[in-house]
Amino acid sequence: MKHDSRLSSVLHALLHMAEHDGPMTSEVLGQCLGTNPVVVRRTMGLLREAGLVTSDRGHAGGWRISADLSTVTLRQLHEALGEPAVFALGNRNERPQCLVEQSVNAALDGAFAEAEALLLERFSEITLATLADDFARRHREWRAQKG
Amino acid sequence: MKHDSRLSSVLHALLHMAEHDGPMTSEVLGQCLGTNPVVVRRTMGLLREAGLVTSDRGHAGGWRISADLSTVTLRQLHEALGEPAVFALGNRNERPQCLVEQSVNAALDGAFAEAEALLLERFSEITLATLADDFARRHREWRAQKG
DNA sequence: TTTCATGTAACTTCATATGTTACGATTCGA
DNA sequence: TCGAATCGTAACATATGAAGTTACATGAAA
Repeated sequence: MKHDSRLSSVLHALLHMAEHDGPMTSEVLGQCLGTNPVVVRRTMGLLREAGLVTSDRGHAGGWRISADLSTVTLRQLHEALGEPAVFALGNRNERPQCLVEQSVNAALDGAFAEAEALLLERFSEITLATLADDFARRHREWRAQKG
Repeated sequence: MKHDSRLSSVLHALLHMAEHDGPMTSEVLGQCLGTNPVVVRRTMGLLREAGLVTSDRGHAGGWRISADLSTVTLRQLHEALGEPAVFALGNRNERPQCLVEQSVNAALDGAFAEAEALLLERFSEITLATLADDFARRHREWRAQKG
């Protein structure tokens, strides 16, 4: 199934912005992500609504992070994106009359709820600063390996 | 995003089969599930390949469970269905050159892997017998409330 | 006032689960 | 043997939603 990669996309964009002085345009971010500037505006616009980034028009305009990297968690970003459905699996009917299907739904819902809770807990433990540190480590290793 | 409801469907079908004497036709199961007999054959066919059900053609044909209810777990059924992707969220690129994106992927992959492991663990703890018991309880409660 | 940039509507494309039609193959009973 | 019942499967249709694209309006700065 085709999946929603917006969380991955905004993380990628935000980390590039964190490594970059001054605003970055949708055009440049689109090149980083391998996508269209309009897709960048559409997605980053949700982060703007959540107060995580700002955008400026005109000359020297573009996107900027407006929050401390250590305070922005993956969970916040997931919420800013509208909390899209986490699972590609689900019940056939959400409110079945059939008692058999109610048993099935109850069991599946319980398992999904636990897994989603764990995922969101992990998301809340990871900040942009965490990822920036991880990137810095990879960058050092890459430079060392390069010679 | 539209999700895969086949696990939910086959559970519903199998429990009806467990409550029913003799084989059930794709036509009847389709009515139980609110879907088309061909969809039933297509999905149940995967369970047949896994040895969990048998099918017979012709008069008095149909589908039958060929395993002990207490030994069939949701995880086995998930596997029989081809282990479809669990998450509707995912990375934008699976093998990025970009070190930034590698950090993003590593973090997301870790969180997803933990959540998926928990989900599959729960799936492996739930058998068809578990669900049949739960249904029996709901059925008793329903009869008590009714009368 | 020209250029660069975002904001946004409208439309297209793509992937994929699900639904549908059609027909062949097989089994059983009359 | 015939015919109805039933599965097996290919082929096609539909629906949904993310992502991509085009077009143009709006606003800011040189």
